[in-house]
Amino acid sequence: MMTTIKDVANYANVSVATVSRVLNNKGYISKTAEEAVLKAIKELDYRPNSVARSLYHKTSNMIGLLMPDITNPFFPELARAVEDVAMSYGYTVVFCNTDEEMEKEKTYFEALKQKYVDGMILTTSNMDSTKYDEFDIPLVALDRIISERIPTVVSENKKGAMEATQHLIERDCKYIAHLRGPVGVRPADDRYNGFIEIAEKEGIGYVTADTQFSIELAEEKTLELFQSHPEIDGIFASSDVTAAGAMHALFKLNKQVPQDVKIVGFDGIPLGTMLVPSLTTIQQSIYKMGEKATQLLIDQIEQKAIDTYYHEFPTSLVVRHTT
Amino acid sequence: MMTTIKDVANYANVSVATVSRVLNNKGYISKTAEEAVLKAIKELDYRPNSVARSLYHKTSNMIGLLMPDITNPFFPELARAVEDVAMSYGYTVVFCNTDEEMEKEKTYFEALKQKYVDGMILTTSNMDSTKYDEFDIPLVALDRIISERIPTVVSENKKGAMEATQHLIERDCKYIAHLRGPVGVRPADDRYNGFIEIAEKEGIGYVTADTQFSIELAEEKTLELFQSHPEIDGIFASSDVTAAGAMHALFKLNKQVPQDVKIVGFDGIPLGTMLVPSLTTIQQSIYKMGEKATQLLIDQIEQKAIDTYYHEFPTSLVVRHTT
DNA sequence: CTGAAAGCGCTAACAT
DNA sequence: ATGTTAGCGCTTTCAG
Repeated sequence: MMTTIKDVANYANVSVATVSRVLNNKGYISKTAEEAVLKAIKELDYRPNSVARSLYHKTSNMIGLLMPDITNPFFPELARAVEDVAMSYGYTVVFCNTDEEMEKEKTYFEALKQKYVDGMILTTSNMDSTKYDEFDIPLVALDRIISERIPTVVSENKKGAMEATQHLIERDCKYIAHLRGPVGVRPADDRYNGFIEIAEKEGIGYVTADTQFSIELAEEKTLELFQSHPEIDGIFASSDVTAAGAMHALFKLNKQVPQDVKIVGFDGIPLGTMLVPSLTTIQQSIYKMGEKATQLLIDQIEQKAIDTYYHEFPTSLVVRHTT
Repeated sequence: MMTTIKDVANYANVSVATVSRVLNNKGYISKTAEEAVLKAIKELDYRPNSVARSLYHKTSNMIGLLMPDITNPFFPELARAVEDVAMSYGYTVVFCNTDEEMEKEKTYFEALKQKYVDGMILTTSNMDSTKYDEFDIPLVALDRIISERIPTVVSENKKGAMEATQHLIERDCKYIAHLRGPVGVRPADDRYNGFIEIAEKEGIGYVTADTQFSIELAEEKTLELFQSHPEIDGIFASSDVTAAGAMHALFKLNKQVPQDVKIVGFDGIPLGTMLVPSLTTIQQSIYKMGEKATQLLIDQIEQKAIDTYYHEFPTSLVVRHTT
């Protein structure tokens, strides 16, 4: 059976209190007592029960990671980063796919709180933003902006979008389409605004279409776009997956990339390099963002002071073969 | 502060035992008592503390998912399936990337056991297989074969590989290369054996090269292969990612796909459809396998009898544009 | 320096 | 039908 602190105490001929003390390196312990306990622990292959600890401390050494869908290729790298740093601090991560549904989000929130998770990283937010403030538990917003009271880690989305658009114009595009991401999702909105700003400033023609982060929808929308605007010669997609969808549409339409139409994506996921031609994109520091967010969360959990609440990571244009 | 069962009991003027009874629908409760308790629960917005429950029951309603690397595109869909069914049964999943390192695997195993996880799904196994039997906790092997005592869910890897090879031969390939997956990993070995069996039987020329599930390595190995065997006109890759690597190599070598060289992958991940030309592959029922594995795990946890220990899912050849 | 004992929140005998 | 109480395994006063 599982060996408990009591077993160790008996074996070492001390009280459980003493065992607890050596376990946690707290309070005075005589050299001899310590040695006896250490020996007992080893002999019995004892490992403290973390549930019991949790009950007392009201902490669990677990953090929750809420995201829309791990199946979206943007998230695995993020999740990996979170898990890596969590692990390095002795935290364990439970992961939750919300599909952007408020109900699922709520359910998870409750479930995780009951499990005393020490904090959560949110890469999705569909509840009223004030709701989050009510839950008094450390939170970090990642690739989302929820409220000023929640530490936030995002990319320079607007700047990146501006750069992408500029690049298309430099490559001589005269009529650019923007495949916009979900309306209301801040990073997608920022990219949209960046696009509009440059397009207006440079005075070129443009259209936009709403998409989700789905390849099929992107393909469909692109097809539609070309039906109404055959003059399109450049596409700025709100994500690399969307860009892949656009490329499929172009293939169907018998348009050459980059000769007839140039494309820039956004994200910098591995997919981009696998496409042929490989995708020009705005690279985000996905892994680093995940690390930073987790670090911020753990800092909160461990009551360390958080200097800055808002962290923007630079993006960079990676020119490959679609432009 | 958090409201406890005691608060509810006081508020409803009953004992904690009564509250516990209505909570768990166990034992006799009078209609009036029940109503009072229900009302108290609602008024106080009480939610039972699952850590306390865990401590008593030695269960946690959590399951662990050990996998090599969520960043490998084979795993997100699997993880999603696991999470979906876990969630539907009220379980929460903690996920762990082991990078195929035995040390990490051990660390997680210990950590999860201490948290009383109710069971684990293993899509990675690097410890001595007898080790797993020692840990007396429900286990399921997914896309891996560990021991007969552990319920197992895999694809018909050998059969799929045979079909792939046969397809290449039917498409007139005379000299086929197999990019083999990690030696010692059962599904990869099975695919290798399936390939060899058909190649021998049909008496065609072939070579093999060892790869991991990494795109870069696959590209490199393919380059090497063509240096020593320029007559290669067909490639059977052990995974779609590997196939993508091969395609990159071919692009560099100025070989046309499928005219000069035909390629078949294995897995059927979304990547395959995004490639140009899109990838012919052996499709696995990834999501279904994840579902089945989770179902098997939960059955064990809930002490339901498990009929079959070994589950093989059929694969299917999906012919796209690389052959 | 060490031990006894209370308590974290909940469940399940055992009484009543 | 309901309450009392003893744990689950651990931590932390509080005495000594």
